[in-house]
Amino acid sequence: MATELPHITAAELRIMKVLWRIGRATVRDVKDRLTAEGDEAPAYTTVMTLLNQLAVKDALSVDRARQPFVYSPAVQREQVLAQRLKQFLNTVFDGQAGELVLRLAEEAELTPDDLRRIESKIEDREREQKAGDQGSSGGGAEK
Amino acid sequence: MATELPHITAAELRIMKVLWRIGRATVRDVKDRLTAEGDEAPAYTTVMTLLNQLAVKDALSVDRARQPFVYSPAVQREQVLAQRLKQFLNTVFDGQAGELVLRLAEEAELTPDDLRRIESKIEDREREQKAGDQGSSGGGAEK
DNA sequence: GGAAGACTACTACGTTCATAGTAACCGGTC
DNA sequence: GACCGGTTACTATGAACGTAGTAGTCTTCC
Repeated sequence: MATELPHITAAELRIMKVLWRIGRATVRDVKDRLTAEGDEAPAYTTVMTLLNQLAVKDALSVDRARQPFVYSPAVQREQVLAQRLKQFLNTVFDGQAGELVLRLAEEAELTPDDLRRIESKIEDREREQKAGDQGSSGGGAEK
Repeated sequence: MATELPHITAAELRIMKVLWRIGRATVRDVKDRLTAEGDEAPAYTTVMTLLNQLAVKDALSVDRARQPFVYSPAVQREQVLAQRLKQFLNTVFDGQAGELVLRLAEEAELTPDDLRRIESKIEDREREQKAGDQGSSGGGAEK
């Protein structure tokens, strides 16, 4: 199913983020949006190059019928972020997700609200798992 | 204090990890360790080049008195990982730590044990914060 | 003291990335 | 129908990276 996500570089990711946010856009749209965000926007032609590269990798699809070409995302934000996260987790934290999160908690990057949501997500997961095991009555806690 | 951590590339990070683990090492030590770990170890000279680059950046210190030079970490693992994490969080998740962790929880990367530790860490933080509001007294965990 | 072997210093090469310029093209306007 | 502004296609450049070879130096052992 997953058609092997293409590798998206840092500069390209910035572009993808805009596209995910606004759905469809021309070169100019993207460029303007980046400029508006202040973050030291790249030149018009650079944006074009990046959009092209992304299209070549099939991360974007292009409607060449409309004159200013219209680009739109062909890969899901969720997937790309998940892939990125997994890779980061492995290369930097050797797959130790616990350590990563612990560090976030320490650095106070997590708001109490985040925590609450995480807890409930975890509970969901535990419940699901139990449901999956099901039939278990005797209370043996299997790991 | 923080002497502006140097930028450490992916290949360099692999080397740093070995150094953090075994403390002090010669080129050969590092090379052998990488080979032992199976992970497609780089050539001896490549390891040397990387160690040198790291030394130049002051990420490692070198004892040139001993003949096979002895390298040892000059930056702390904690700091480097924290920096990496922060950067990743900002570039990929726009600083939304909550979203990142939620995704980890979903992907089942977090063990129940991790969760327990995280929860307790969070409680610690809340307690500290409360204590900080008023006259802090006893158990301040200073870093 | 000379040869063998380990070690270091210097240099190199192919790739990927980020950034951008130039030239050619197309569709509307006078 | 020729021009103009915006648009696209193609090409280029320079930096960073990963990888490694070669030459030269230092140790050590006979």
